[in-house]
Amino acid sequence: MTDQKNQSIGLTAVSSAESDAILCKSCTLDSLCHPKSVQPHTLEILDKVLSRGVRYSKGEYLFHQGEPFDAVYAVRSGSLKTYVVTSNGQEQITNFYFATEMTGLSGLNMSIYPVSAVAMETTTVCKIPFAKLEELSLQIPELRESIYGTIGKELHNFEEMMLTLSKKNADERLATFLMNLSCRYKKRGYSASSFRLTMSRNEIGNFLGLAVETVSRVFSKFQKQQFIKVEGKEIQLLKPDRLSEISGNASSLDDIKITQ
Amino acid sequence: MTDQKNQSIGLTAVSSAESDAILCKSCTLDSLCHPKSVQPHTLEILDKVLSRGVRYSKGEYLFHQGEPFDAVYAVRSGSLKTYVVTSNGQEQITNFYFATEMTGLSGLNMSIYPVSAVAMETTTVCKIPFAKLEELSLQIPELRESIYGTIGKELHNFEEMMLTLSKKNADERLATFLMNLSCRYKKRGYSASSFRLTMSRNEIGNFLGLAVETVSRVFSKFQKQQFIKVEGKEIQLLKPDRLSEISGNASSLDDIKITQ
DNA sequence: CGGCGGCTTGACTGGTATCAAGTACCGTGG
DNA sequence: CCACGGTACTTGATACCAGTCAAGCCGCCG
Repeated sequence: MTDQKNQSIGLTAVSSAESDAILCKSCTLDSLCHPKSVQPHTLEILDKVLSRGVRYSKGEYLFHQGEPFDAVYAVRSGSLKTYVVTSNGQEQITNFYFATEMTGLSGLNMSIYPVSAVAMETTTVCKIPFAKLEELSLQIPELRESIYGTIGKELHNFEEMMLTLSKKNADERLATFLMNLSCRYKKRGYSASSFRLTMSRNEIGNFLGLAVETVSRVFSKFQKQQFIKVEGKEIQLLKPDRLSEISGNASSLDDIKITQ
Repeated sequence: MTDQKNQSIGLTAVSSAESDAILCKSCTLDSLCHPKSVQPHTLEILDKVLSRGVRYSKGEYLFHQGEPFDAVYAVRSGSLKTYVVTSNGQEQITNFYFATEMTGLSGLNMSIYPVSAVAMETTTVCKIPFAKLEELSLQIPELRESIYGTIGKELHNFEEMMLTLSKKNADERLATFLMNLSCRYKKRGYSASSFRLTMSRNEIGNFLGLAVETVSRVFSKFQKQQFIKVEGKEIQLLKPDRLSEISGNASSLDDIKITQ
């Protein structure tokens, strides 16, 4: 593991390194910059308003629940999680975010962020002041569309998540989770069948509404069944079709249409 | 209270009847028309693009999952639910919507609606073609803000829902649900402590990830404990503070700040 | 090398689903 | 108007999945 791999997860494709000097021109954050719709000059404009390549170490916060909302964040490399806390101190991870994904949206036009966002590893992001984004969107309609697209996806993602939490058993939840990660990695040019989990078993359990022990048990079971190969945080999907079946999820096929 | 606002909110106040001839001028769908920010002429403009007072009977669909996305809907009276369906036919209700609330947003800039929306009783809505909304938003910045606010609320709502489904037991879920309804009714000028459920026990269970029988049992238990009074679909909250405690939810207090 | 946190595995428990039966309610048709 | 049938709801008995508790292992870092 020359482990640069996980630099991988970052924008290998975007640039070989994590140089903070990258311009948006060379960045493929798909949520902001659909290749098909964005003109070169758009990117130049973006370059002027973004704080590019802001770096967070593992455990550092992009923002805390309750802080005033002022910006959304596009992940360039690394990964982060968002979570809500209840009055009695319970935490619920609401999502994980990887390179090219955007977070902070649920603060939209609310005075505060309703969640906290924290880096799960060394992570670089573009901080996008919302006011600026609004300004820019007036000049660049594609930017607006792109934002709406991101919002739509996020809303739908949450809806699917409700289904997972409400209706699926432990096996199905884990299968859904793995297939979801697989899709997201594939989309950004990494292997769909072999990747490294950036989150702990504890975090997976928290996210999926399961105890750590259950996550561990299901991983072991899937391995015994030869559906996956687990080595610590390294995961290989040996029978993605089988997992997809188990997940009972149409949505993991949304982009890929493996079956039917 | 003489201000348009509150009477506003419920559409009861908007007009005594459900006349389809109501103009937006007289409607204060708070998601579209924040009293503070919307100018009279805004409403006149809105009047021109909306299909006002479209009527659906119980069981009729506003849109089906998979249909092309073209509009969002603001509820004027009645109520509806949205739900997703999995490949294996399981359904998950993702939300209920009442007067003044907006639905259809998760189709935003996706080619299709990822959910279905169906009326739970006789319901009237304003259909707002999304393209028109975009056009208008260019002229009326407050309209845009209003939409963003609605989106932010919806995202946050889903995040809270994930917490509920993932971390709370049956009692806590039902308490959360009741307090949530209470808040929403109160906000639009109805009693916070006495209301009529427009959905069946089955739908409540589906939404909360519980079996019908469990919903029924918890209602009975709460009644025995004198927290609520249940008579079919009529609900009275006898000890809302107690329910709020049980719900363990800070968010139900977001707007109200009962405690602390 | 030692300690600590993350992970795994086993035994037991408990909350909720499931199955089953009975009751209340509502719309329909006679 | 009432009889009827079906659906929604309630309540009880039982089963099972996943949580909890407990112990041990692994791997990492100082």
